[in-house]
Amino acid sequence: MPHDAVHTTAATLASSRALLGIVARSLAPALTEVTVPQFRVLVVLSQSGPLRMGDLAERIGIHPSTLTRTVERLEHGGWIVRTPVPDNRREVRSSLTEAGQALVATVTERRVAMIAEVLEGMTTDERAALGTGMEAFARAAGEPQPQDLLELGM
Amino acid sequence: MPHDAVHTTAATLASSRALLGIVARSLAPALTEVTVPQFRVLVVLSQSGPLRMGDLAERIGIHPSTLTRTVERLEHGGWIVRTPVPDNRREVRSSLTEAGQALVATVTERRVAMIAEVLEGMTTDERAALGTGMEAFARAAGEPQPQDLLELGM
DNA sequence: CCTCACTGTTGTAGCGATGCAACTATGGGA
DNA sequence: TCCCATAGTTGCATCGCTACAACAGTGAGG
Repeated sequence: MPHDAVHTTAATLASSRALLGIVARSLAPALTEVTVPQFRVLVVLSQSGPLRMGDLAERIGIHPSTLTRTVERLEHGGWIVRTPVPDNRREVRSSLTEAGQALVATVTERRVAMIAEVLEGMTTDERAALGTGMEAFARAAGEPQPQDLLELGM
Repeated sequence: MPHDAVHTTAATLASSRALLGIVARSLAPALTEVTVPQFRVLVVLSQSGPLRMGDLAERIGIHPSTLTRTVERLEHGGWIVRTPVPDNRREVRSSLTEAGQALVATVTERRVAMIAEVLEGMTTDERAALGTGMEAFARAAGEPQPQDLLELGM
């Protein structure tokens, strides 16, 4: 391992804790409304748009029967609607209500605001360095597998 | 908000997803052994050392009776031991077994290794920039409140 | 010594997540 | 038309987390 990497690894580990704190705090208000697995469903739908029950279950990696119950609760809470698919009376499509979209959106917005606030506590030079470094890091790390994030309910 | 901050915020948001992926993947193997709330107990004990049941429950923010059951499961799994406190036959002290310490340690080690691996995919200049930026970010963000991280089981 | 506060556990209850098996309804192909 | 695969739901069972109430044992002060 290159010499400078040791130092950077330590700094990154420390920052990862800070970022986790931000993620957690941005998520917390939503978790008074829905559970983590439920929020996971909302996130998937917000990324992919309306999905058939089977596809949604597969995407999340849970049993279809489990999804049925979870979607039931989300629908009852007004976060999701299930609509029959035209031309196929077997399939059912789940999609976010406005409330569901808003719930996911507020979490992201809150997260962006929190990050921006931290950046304001840094100097211009530090921000520039972080921008360069973060960009490279995101590129080198690649997008996380959706399956990975399920552990954390993202 | 300063102009450069907009760009940096976006890069940070992207990196936060990547870091979350790393956190999740480093955690995943441990989650085949214990649940998230159980792992949370192990982490707290690894940070603070042995604790009385009441203090542990308070630190985590759960009801003492809930903690009793959770610790029961952890003890049954060999991750924790409960020992009576000398000079006070009411109190009970929970502490990690070697297996418990190892479980927490491997998660951290795996996380460090994953970060180091990503850094290897970056240039020396990028690493230097990230090191500077991450250090400043961690400082500006401060340590997350333990309560915040509970949401994610950290 | 006696009462009272403290410590932890146990009894009880509810909720959500999860999966398997069985079922209903539907669609497609022979 | 008839059979079979597909889509989703429902019945059933289990597990873990959670809290509240009640309890037993213990420590401390009057």
